[in-house]
Amino acid sequence: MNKQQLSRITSKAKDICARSGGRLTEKRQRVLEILLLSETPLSAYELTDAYGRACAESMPTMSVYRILKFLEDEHLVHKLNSTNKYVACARIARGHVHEIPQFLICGKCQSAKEIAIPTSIVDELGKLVGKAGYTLMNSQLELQCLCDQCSVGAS
Amino acid sequence: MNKQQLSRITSKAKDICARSGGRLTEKRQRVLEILLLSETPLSAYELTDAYGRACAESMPTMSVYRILKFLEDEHLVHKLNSTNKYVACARIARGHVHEIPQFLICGKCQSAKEIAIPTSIVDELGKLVGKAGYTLMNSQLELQCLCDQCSVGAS
DNA sequence: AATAAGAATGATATGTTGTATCATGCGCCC
DNA sequence: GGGCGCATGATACAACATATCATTCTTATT
Repeated sequence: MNKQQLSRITSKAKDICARSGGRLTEKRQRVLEILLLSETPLSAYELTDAYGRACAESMPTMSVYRILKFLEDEHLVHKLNSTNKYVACARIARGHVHEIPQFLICGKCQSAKEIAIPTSIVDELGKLVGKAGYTLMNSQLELQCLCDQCSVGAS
Repeated sequence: MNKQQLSRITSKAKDICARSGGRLTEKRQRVLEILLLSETPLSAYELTDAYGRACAESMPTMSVYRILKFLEDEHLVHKLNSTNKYVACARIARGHVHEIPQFLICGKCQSAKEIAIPTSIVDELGKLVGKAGYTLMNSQLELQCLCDQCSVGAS
């Protein structure tokens, strides 16, 4: 991601926050930027470290959690439950229609890709769930995968 | 679950362990039984408490974790990553062909149901994942749902 | 500009989940 | 019954997360 893309996204993020009455402060923006630039999802503590390195001035972990919560509430960041790590939303710049995000997580390099799952599959899942006596709510799927690069490397 | 069902399952569990060279000791069996009898998934610490209550003698949490690991390795117990809780495998008594388990988790009463997902859906998911440049590995899905009882109650 | 209200952040403590490591107990086999 | 190996206990600590009160920064109003 280059600088121009980054500033386009953060500017969009500011709009999104403003629309809901929130403010994308400098610290919040920095946290978001670190996630946007990271190759892999980061834990709250890794983010704390990264913030310290990037900003010369450190931030208490408590604040990182608070900022992550804010960013999650604005749908700018998602949490991966299977790994307790956080990723920037991949759709901030593209209309930011926040459906339930779904993730492919590479078990080797830890990269995570946010994808959309077609309605057809969701519908099928919904039927299946219905037969089992449950009703499907919004489900963030986290699929354990290997990315193509890691597949090649391992061959 | 009545006593007869329970003893049938634990006896099957003993066979499974024996076949892989492990032993279903009394403590391991008790932990498994607590999970089998629980309406909802339990955390390791909840299990520690339940053990203390059920057995009049307490067990260090460390041992609970070790026992859970043993039971997981034997596919007698599954861990729900989205909630950090543990459930007994629903298939111990039925041949115990352990495919990847999939779970429906009720967001209201926390009940969890283990289901099988048809190959067709898994194949579709696999294709989708392939298009995104990833290869689907074994994925335990945990779908956020409402169970029928809770749906009724909420209406 | 002074000030008051509310939002954002800092500091500190603590709760929850999980692992590492060394010591002890217990069963089994020769 | 002595020794080997597995199972368990005890202790410490790491990683993840929340609660709470204090402080600082924004912003609106005068």
